[in-house]
Amino acid sequence: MNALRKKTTTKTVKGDQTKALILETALEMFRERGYDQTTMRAIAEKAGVSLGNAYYYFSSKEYLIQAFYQRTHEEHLAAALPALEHDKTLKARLRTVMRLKIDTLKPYHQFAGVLFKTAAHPQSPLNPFADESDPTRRASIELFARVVEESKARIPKDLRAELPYLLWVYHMGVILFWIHDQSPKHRRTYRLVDHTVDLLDKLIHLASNPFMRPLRKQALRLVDELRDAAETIDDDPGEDSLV
Amino acid sequence: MNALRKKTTTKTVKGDQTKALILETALEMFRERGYDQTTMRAIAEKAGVSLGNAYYYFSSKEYLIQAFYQRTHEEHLAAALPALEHDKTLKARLRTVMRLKIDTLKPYHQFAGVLFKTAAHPQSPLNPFADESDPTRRASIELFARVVEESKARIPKDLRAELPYLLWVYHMGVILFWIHDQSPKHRRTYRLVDHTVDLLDKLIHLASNPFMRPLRKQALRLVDELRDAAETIDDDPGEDSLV
DNA sequence: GCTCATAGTTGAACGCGTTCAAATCAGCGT
DNA sequence: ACGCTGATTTGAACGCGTTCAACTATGAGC
Repeated sequence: MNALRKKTTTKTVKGDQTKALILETALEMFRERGYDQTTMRAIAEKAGVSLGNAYYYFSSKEYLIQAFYQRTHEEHLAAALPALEHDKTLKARLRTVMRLKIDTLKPYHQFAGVLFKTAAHPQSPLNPFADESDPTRRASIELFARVVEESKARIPKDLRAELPYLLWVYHMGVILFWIHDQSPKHRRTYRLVDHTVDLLDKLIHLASNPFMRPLRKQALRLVDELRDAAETIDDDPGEDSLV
Repeated sequence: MNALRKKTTTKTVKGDQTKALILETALEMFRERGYDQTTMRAIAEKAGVSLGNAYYYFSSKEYLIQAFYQRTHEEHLAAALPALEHDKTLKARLRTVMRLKIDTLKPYHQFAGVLFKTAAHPQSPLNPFADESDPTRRASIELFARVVEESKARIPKDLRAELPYLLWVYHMGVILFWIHDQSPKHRRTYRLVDHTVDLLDKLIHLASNPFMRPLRKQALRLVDELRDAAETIDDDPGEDSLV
């Protein structure tokens, strides 16, 4: 164990240390001043490296956001998994996961405003809707799969299969709301979560009704189409990459 | 009439001409090269004015986007109003309006990618979700009110009242899809419109069923809450305006 | 210890959006 | 004509994200 520790703390290739240092510095400054107010020069200076060096590890300022995605997802996961042990109904599980997500993001509220600016940009490599293969996104959807899987609700297979993805999209929507939410302690967002989870739970049950089968099928076909179209995006040489 | 014309064409304060000239030049270049590839310097040069002068009329590059919104909305309206004369069902009316919207935007497909980057940014003055008072947005929702009003469908009052707004949000979603759509002639988007309009029509009828009243009420309350929250945004001194 | 490829690091330079103090212009009262 | 006021126009300058050619450190093979 001692040997192992030595290996990971001191022997880490120098670059990894520098990269981590830059990332920590950046996230700290993002938390304190927000994204736009934090310049690459300031990050480099505070981290004690040159400007060019920062770009050696993060090929653009946006890539620091990607690291942020990763980081917060890990924290969220670590908080959500144990908490889910107690909850058995779909509704309770979803509510727990959503509330914990907001908890996780809290320190970055000021910074988060910029997330959707870049995330919504079709040609951004960070657009989480575009790149199905993005590991952080996969992991995030995976968590919602757990929310669904281990609940006892009777949900038809077709819907059950799409539900993790749909809940992930829903969760992106909630984050969008939270970004705008200026109410004290983000109470408004927590209330929104409660209400929407309640509504979603009802809708899922409604959609699970055999009577609804045709409409459900039609809606799911549409969802498929949308996902499919999103896939195609990275083939497109967008305006940014035209050069 | 001659006197009037003289007044509007020649006597127009010089500034208005310059402003229009800059806007035309900008839109032309956006169409041809896209937004990012079009620099303010290039616009100014092509329009034969100085860089500073361009900023005198459009206080940032983003404000040129606002002008774009306005312009295309007017074109859309001019195309939609006559077309709606023929359609009487909600479904047909909605389909017509949506297809014409895509038609209108077509020349700007390459440029449009940037719309959602800026539009989705909470602190952007152009965020169409944030500013309920934005005249272009009001006008746009107004058009959907016409789509609903003159259709004969039996829709409960509560839903009917929210429907124009809801359809406007839907229409924003379709545009988002279209931005990503690289299929030839945007067939995919037109297909999406057909499918979603079909589905929406069914959903509206389902939601109009007396049996659905409680769920519908709950959903509409939620929509209200969302709109309300969006309103609050401009009070927030966002990170961009901190300075 | 030496060599050399590779990883890491530097700082100057570029292009862009934006700002601003100063110059110019236009119309109006005298 | 003349000066004055406000609208219009200019171009230089700033700060930022990004690029890049050149420099240095590292460590594996000899």
